[in-house]
Amino acid sequence: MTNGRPTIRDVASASGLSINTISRVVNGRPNVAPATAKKAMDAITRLGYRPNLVARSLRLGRDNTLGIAVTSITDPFFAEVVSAIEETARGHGFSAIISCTGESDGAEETIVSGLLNRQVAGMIVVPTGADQSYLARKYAGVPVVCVDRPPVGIECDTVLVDNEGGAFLGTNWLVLHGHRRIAFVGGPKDKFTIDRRRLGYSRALREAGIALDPELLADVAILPAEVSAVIPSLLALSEPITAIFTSNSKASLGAIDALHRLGRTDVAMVGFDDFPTAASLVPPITVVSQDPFHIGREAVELLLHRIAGEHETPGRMLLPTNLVVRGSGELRPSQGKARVSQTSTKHKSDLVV
Amino acid sequence: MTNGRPTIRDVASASGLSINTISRVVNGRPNVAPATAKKAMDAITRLGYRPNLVARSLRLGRDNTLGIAVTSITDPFFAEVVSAIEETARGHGFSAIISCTGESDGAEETIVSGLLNRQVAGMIVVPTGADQSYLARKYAGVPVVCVDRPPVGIECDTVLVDNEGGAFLGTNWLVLHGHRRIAFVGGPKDKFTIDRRRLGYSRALREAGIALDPELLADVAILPAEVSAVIPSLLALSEPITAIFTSNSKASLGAIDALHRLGRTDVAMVGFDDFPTAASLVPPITVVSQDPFHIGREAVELLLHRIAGEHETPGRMLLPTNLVVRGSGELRPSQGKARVSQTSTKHKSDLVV
DNA sequence: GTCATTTTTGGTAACGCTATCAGCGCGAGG
DNA sequence: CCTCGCGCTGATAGCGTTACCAAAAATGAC
Repeated sequence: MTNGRPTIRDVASASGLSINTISRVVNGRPNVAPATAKKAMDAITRLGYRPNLVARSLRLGRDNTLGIAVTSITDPFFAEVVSAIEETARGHGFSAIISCTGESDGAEETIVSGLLNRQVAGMIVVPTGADQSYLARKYAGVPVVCVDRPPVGIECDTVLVDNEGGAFLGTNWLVLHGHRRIAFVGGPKDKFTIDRRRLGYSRALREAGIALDPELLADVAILPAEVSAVIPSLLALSEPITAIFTSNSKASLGAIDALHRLGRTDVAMVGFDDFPTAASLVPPITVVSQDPFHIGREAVELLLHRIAGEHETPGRMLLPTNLVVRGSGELRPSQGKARVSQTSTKHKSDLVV
Repeated sequence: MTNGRPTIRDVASASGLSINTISRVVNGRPNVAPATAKKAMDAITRLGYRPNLVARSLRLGRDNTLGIAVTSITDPFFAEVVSAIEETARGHGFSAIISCTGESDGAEETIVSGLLNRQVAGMIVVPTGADQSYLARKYAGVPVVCVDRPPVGIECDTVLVDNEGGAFLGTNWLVLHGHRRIAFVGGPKDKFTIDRRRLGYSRALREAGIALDPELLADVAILPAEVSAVIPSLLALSEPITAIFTSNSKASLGAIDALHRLGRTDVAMVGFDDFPTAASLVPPITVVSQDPFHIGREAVELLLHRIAGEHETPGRMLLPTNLVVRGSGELRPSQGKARVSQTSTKHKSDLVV
């Protein structure tokens, strides 16, 4: 017995049945006489027996546990994704072991390997390293689903968001409101998603016949504070910006902070990714929102299909984005530093386009 | 072999050594001749052997995994706590299995039991149910540490925040700035922490010689939207409030939203719990901040000590809070609805008291 | 060179569970 | 009456690992 807990053997001798019969009852197998089943159940409840899942996993050679390797659980976006994964997995009788890889290259392989040593049934990975081919090399057979970014060096099911389309949507929204000097702000931290978003931004400008001005691409920053530092110079250009498109929520926070310090409520802004206080800011922030819950759920469904042994060719799922109209994206370009009094306009409930 | 992965036996026969020697090398045990160790290592790397942690757990009767049962990982506070737990645990060679219990009573026991069936070495629990005595009844021997709220019905190490002291600090800060009509806003969702915070609020008023007015206790709300709905009536009292103390971050968001809709930037406010955009709001929000990372780290340290078999009497750890001065808490009471132009004051970096 | 002691190595038995197969009882068909 | 088949139950062999003990080899003291 481990921890003084009763084992299946204890239940067997307590009930006068064999361990085999107990196992059958516990697992709800057929071909057990009702009277026997009752005797077994009685002993089980009397002793408080609970099957040792580790032993079961060893015997079966698989564990109904999913390994989750995510960059950071502190990021509200990933927190939501992980929450959806955990909930969906639990609904299917699976547990989730979660590890955070951070954004640095090195940690990913170590952490994912550690999870695979636990005999997880499958993995959901947010790729951070430059190369995921180690998965195929070392752990062929364990299904993997990638999320948020596509893997490099292997083929596997991948759940992505339509970054390009979302960024187009947001940037185009600013264009439609008369802006022609629109900055693209946000760090290259996560190469893939930011690249796609930059592409959407560029396409929106191109389709509007606006020349791409490299001066307006402020993709140097990682932390909100760094983003903050970039905004003043964009506003001080000879032809200053009148609108900002931020490529992720950290960049949004940085930009908002900078505008706030400068006392500028007249600069239009659309951000990629929603965040909690977006509606309460002055002006309320219009965003392109992803649906992290949806992402997590889809990732688990795909993974469970693989675990069940379905052998389609790996596919990519592209989830749509929504424009959440709140105010900051609908400001018209203004000359000079006129301060728009947004403070007293009651904001209506969010309008989703 | 599981998944076609090599086992310790494969390594043994490949190297011409016994499985026993391989095990010793893998676990870094002494009394292995250098030449033998090298032979073993060679075979290990050549075959890509990695020990099956499930088998190891079964053999050892324990698993270096910690079970984490938390209400919601989406809450930024708990996200930070969980992140700290995971990181600290990993630093000690432990993994974390995370499950979310939600705030409903029923789920906790089911979920915690599920984790304990996995033979976790210990549990970190945010108690949500009315009673945790099932832990002692069914799982004596598995160490448990409670976090954020104390358990009911059992004795175990518990990591709490000084809710009473923090609320006193925040409320007193408002008192010091001349307020006498201070609302206490925030739901009774989490009974324990809110109760303690209400106590701190009451003490601050009492020590200032201000009578407690039940009309100013708006502890009916759970969601930000519900909080929002309460604020207008507090401002419409015959003797209206001039300041708000919010008892958690959800309440803060609700209050901020309400004030924003009303266009009131003259109402002082201090919130319990920090949140990302607090510094960018108008006015920036002064908060009493907890240190969730610290909480998570302490919880793991305590748990690992228990797992290591130290048998002190269970204790309670009370972590301090900080007042983060940003602007909203330093507004003086104003008569009527004068609108204070905070918009253009550059905010200095946060001042922590 | 011999004996006692230490270091190094190997065989085997579990850990708790499930799968496989064999055995038992009982009614039906030859 | 014997046999076959079927429903039910039990004994046993592992899953991959480590702990325990014994055997073998090396070392040291005399």
